Amino acid sequence: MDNYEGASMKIEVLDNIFLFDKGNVKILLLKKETEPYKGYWFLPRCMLLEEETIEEAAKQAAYEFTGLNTIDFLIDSIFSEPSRIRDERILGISTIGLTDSVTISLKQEGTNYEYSWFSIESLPKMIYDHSKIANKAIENLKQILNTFTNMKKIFPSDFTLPELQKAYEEIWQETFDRRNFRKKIMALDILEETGDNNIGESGRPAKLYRFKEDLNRKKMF
Amino acid sequence: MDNYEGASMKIEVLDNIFLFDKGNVKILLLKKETEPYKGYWFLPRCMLLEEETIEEAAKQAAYEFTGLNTIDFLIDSIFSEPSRIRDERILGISTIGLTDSVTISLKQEGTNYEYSWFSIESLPKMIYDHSKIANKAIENLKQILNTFTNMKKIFPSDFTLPELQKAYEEIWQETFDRRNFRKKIMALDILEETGDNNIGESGRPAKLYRFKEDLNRKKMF
DNA sequence: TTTTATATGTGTCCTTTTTACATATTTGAC
DNA sequence: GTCAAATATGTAAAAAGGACACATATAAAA
Repeated sequence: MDNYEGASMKIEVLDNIFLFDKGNVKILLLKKETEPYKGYWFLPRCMLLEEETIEEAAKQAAYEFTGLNTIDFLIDSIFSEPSRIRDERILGISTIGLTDSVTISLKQEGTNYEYSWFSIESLPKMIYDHSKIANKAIENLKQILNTFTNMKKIFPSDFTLPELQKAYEEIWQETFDRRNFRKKIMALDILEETGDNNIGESGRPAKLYRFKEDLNRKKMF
Repeated sequence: MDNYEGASMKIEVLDNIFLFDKGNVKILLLKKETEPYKGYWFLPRCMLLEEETIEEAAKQAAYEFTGLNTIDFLIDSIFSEPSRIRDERILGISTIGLTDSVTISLKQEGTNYEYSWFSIESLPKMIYDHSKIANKAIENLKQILNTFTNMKKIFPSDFTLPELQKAYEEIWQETFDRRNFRKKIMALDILEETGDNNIGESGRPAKLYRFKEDLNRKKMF
């Protein structure tokens, strides 16, 4: 029973990398420059190697395509339909990585791939089943970002309450009353003021906040 | 970029099958009769074949070891540490199947494996990383059984409210006030009386309930 | 400089939900 | 018939959530 036989197959790890930028939650996609599917977009991906875990492979895929090696990945879903890639059986394992635009801007060198950030509300045409994979990840974001530990990865520091609210509204697909949203967040005692204000916008400047160190497993909903 | 190379490896699908019996949530385990790990227990498992999905393989594993083919499986977690099985790289994918003792008693024929139901609060010694896998599944049960659609698979019909409450308390690891638990469940309008009572116990007999057909995606918490 | 537009920050009331707790009902055992 | 044990039902206080009015701080326009 120990060396029982079975088929060997390749395993593909796919990255769904999210951040919040200019008022929208966005996902990183790469443009395919060669046939087939030339002009379509795809998720960072790599084949799982003999001596690495899924999480390590996901990080490696991000590094190869973007030069970034600071993102940690969570396993999301498995796509095991034998026909998901034509001709060859490849098991797809999708992962989710959360980051922020400041970290992204610090990176990177020597990657020749053209990538772009797309609002999760309007994805372009994508290769194979990558649309399905990305949409599944977007669907699961709601649960993942319900813990402040994860939300903190997208908002590391210096964010305003209206910004935070906008992210919740986009992912939860509903609107919240400004004043009640503020009251709820504040009652949870998870934020601290940085002392600075958000300058350069019209209207009263918003205070800047960061998440506290110990978020104590608290959840939003 | 399309036929990019990577290692091929075997994929093992492992079943965590749960039911509620005699006041406890239980998991099905099999006894290993040969060396190595003789006397240890293990989860139903099989290798993923070339032309099947994870879900199909999980069902097949359940059938091979218990004769049951009525359980549907959800994918749970992935265990990808290269050293999880000594000597050989085998990716482990764990699944969760929910059933009930009445369905179990109807089954089966011709399976020679010795299996037993263990309370999730006291698991026996298990082979390889099966304890880790089972405990992870138990941890995730909380979220899975938060939807009544899933809870209904464990309680198909003719259960009492105190029984249902006991299951919630065991999985959520907290106690609930009897009267408030009843009030909450009733307010959700998801149960209907079967008309019968639970006879043979001491004290006032409890009414028997079943879940309604349309559970409308409602959740407990 | 004054006014206007715009967006954020604060407070109040009302409704709904959750929590705490008391009492009544139905059975089996003696 | 009485008692023990368990289920069923009710009620009031507290907490959370939702609707809404007003004050404040800035940029841009007059």
